[in-house]
Amino acid sequence: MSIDACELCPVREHALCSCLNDEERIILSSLSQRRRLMAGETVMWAGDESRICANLQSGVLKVVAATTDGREQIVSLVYPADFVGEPYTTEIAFTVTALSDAELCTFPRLLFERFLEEHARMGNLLLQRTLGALKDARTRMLTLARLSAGEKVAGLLLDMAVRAGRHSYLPDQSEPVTFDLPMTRGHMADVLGMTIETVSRQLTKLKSAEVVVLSGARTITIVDGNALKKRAMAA
Amino acid sequence: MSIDACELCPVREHALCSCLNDEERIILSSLSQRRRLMAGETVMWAGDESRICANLQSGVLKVVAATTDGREQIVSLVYPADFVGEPYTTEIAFTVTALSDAELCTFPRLLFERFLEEHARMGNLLLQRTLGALKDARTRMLTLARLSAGEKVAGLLLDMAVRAGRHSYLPDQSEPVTFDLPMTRGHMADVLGMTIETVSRQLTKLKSAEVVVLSGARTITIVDGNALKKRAMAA
DNA sequence: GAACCGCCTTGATCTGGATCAAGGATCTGC
DNA sequence: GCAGATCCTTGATCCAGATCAAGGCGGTTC
Repeated sequence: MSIDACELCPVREHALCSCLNDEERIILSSLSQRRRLMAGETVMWAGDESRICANLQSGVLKVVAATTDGREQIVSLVYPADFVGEPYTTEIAFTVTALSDAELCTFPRLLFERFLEEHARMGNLLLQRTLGALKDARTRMLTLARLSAGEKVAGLLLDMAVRAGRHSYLPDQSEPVTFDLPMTRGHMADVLGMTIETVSRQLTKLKSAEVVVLSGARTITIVDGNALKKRAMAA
Repeated sequence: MSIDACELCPVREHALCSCLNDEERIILSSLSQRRRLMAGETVMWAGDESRICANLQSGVLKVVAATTDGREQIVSLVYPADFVGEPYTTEIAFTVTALSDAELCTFPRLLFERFLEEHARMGNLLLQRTLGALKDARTRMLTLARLSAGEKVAGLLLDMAVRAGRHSYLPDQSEPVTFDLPMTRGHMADVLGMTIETVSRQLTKLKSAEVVVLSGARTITIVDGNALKKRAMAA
């Protein structure tokens, strides 16, 4: 363990700790433990005791809500620099699993909470991020409950285009954009609250309508962004 | 305006400001403005500038997400002592409307944010409440996306029983419990992401199965709490 | 007490998406 | 480059819940 373990951190400019000065950051770093995950590995299980919080350094995680009889819903996707975990909670409510290989910078929950309380700027930043996550969750409630399958898929493709293009996919883009879908049909279905078959059929429909081109199952080109937006249409 | 306007506040022991000492509370109070709402009146409109935050003193509010073409989803219900508003946001994302007559203690957003930053204990409390709201929203995402109509209605009845009974409706209650439904069939449908007709039919089904007794449209007795729980079943 | 209005129930019908079923494409390891 | 495992597509059928339609309560107003 080097004196300053954050030196090489790929997300040091964007994670929660980016608001700290060197001195504070070194204190926080002394509480941290790096953890490497394989794709498919689970970070925390619903029902377990809430023991850690973490910043994601690389990879993508899913946060899953499930019924006792096994129906599942992905309630959030976690990207690098995002915060994961359930502070101020004793029992984990949602299972968190790696979709790809991933790296985490973890903290024991109680120490993390104490640190938050003693470093108000970071507490405030986490508040802002949590408010953002809440807005996202509520927006997705509308999607899940009221949009049609076609609207859901079109909206997800637009979201993924924005993320894939590092925010270069502007709202009124009219140039074709090509990127790789970052998830399987199954994950899309889990995010959108539908089945694999319906996702697939909607993609086929977009292809037939020449709104997108699919080159193999995972590479997509959005040919007519405006048409896609028209099909997404949620506020 | 009295020297200490909080004296008579019905939620002073439970709202965010309950963590403040007298001195701090008086400062916050000096920023506040009381607002009285009629049932049906809207507090803030999606799309407007985010100008105020507030604590609810009495009544019940709904927070609504809507598509551009008018489909709506209630994403949250706000009860006395709860916080309302969208701090750290310039544009309101969700319309907030009173379901009953209501009273608010409002603050200009920017002053409220500054106060939060200068009073870390309250900032931390708002963080905890926001984390709770996030958990609630994510749980409801599972409900909206994966539960059947029967499961949704049973679950909502249980939630309402807990709230109506001031937390006296224990998880393993086996005594009948009677209370008034705090909302119309239409609001239940908006909360659960379904139609009025389906809510009504599910209630009729519960009545036929002698799980509940309906005395008039608004008074309900849960006769067989365990059967109701079996029908709700989400984790 | 008649007319009205908002809320609720019930019935008949329709339909979007789930479910069931059968391959076809891609990728992996050897 | 072949065997096996995933992942994806497409077709056929089914069904839960939406939609369309028609009254039935209670309350309130005058």
